[in-house]
Amino acid sequence: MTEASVKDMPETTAKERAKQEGPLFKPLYLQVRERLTGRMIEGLWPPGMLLPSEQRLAAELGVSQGTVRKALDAMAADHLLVRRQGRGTFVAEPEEGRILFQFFRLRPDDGRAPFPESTAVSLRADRADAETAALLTLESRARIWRLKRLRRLDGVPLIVEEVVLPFARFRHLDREEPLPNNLYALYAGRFGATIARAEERLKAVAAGRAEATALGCPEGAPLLRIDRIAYGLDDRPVEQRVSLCLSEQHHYANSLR
Amino acid sequence: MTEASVKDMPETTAKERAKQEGPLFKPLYLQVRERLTGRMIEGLWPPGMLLPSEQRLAAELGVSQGTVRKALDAMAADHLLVRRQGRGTFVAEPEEGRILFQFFRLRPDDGRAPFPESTAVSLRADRADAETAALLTLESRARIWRLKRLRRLDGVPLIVEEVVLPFARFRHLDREEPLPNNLYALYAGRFGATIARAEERLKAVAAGRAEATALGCPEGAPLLRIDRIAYGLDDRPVEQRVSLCLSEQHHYANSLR
DNA sequence: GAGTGGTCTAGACCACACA
DNA sequence: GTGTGGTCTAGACCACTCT
Repeated sequence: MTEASVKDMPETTAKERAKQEGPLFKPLYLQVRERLTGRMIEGLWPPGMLLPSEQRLAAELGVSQGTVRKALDAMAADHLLVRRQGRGTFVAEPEEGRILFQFFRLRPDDGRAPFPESTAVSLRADRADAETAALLTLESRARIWRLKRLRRLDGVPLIVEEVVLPFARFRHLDREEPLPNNLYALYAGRFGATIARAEERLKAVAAGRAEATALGCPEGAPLLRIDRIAYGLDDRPVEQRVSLCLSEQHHYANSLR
Repeated sequence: MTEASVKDMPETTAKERAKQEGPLFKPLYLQVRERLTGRMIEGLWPPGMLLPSEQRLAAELGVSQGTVRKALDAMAADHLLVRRQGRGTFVAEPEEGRILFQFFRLRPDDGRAPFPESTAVSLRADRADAETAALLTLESRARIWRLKRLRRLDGVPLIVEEVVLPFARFRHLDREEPLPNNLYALYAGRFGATIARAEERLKAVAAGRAEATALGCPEGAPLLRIDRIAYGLDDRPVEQRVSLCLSEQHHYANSLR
């Protein structure tokens, strides 16, 4: 390094810059994380893409490799990235096996994890009632899609579910028929809407006539009801769904840590 | 450092020692984690204790502060430790609020998180049947405790549950009556058995006569059934329990990441 | 002021994948 | 062999807590 370049060096360190951002201190590695997440949201880094190496990112962003590493590790822990020693860091893909493990918790009691097959029953445009609008943070009476599906495990009908999506973000959803098994792959691949996390509420309810018919169980039989809100990379709600599941020979698996 | 001391320095670095442990390479920070966890298991570091500082631990264990930090951070992420800037690192306590958030997922639909009050219905010694023995990795016909409880939320009976514990590890459990609300605090404080994690299976079932009576619901009403196995610091099963929950105005909350 | 964990940096070497 | 992420080290300064 020449003397001239030393003279020209910025007088602020990365750390100082972090502080200068304002009275609300935010660690550099979180700022890095937000910038990287932003590229994914903008679609510059689509699922499956190989990221630049840690060294390159560090040089590009003007921070040390260790800081980039901390941001990447955190994103990998949240399943937004996949790191592979010797190969590189990739944007996570909504691959069937992973999505299944992450977002589909219904298992046969024997412990296997078979892939569910889904059949779309109906897809229609509608308007959000007050409750749905609140759950998806839409305006009341906003346009939505309502998708009804029947899902089978090992060929046996086990789940009836209704999926609600904001029309604005999934404008030409009806052109995608037949809808694939893995909706989250569709959201990410065709609509740029990656699902990052979800919140679920579980209840036990009695089967109504429609569910009983679809699932081949007696009316009044106990069903597991799962209400889900799924959130995007920007942490805003993307999808709302209600699933009614037969749980006679199946269960919802959960780990508490 | 003098020349003499340089001469006397061990010729192996911490990294090399990690490798020498055998053909199965295990990162140093995981070895550190295991040693620290071991102290908790042995009871040398009981819940609430202040750990030595990172610098002291690093010196004591012969590794760098960064390696100790990585082990401590991982243990804090698993809720085994609590780190407080400016104060130190503490062994996590089975404090009511935390345990509730971590292991008790039933909430009123309005979103509050009231403390459950529990009433012991019966506690008796028994012998494990084949299934229970398998779940708790005990020998068949091993001695066990069976504890039945009724749990209320906001004063309303909501859960009937049966807790099964190995007799060997909880020998004088009957001397602890009346049993406290927070069983996991009892396990940790009186029996040196800290619960580190749990696996749950959820189903919807129909209320039998006994449950209907206890919960004040119609026979056949849908109930949420939760089967849980709780594991200790050594990752071996400690407790098995089955909970039957009214979920008319309550739900089981879960986050998927 | 002293001591703690939290953040950031810089650099070394190892394990792994691929050409 | 080259390049990647994974691990380990050493040291600096900051934010926080308590005395």
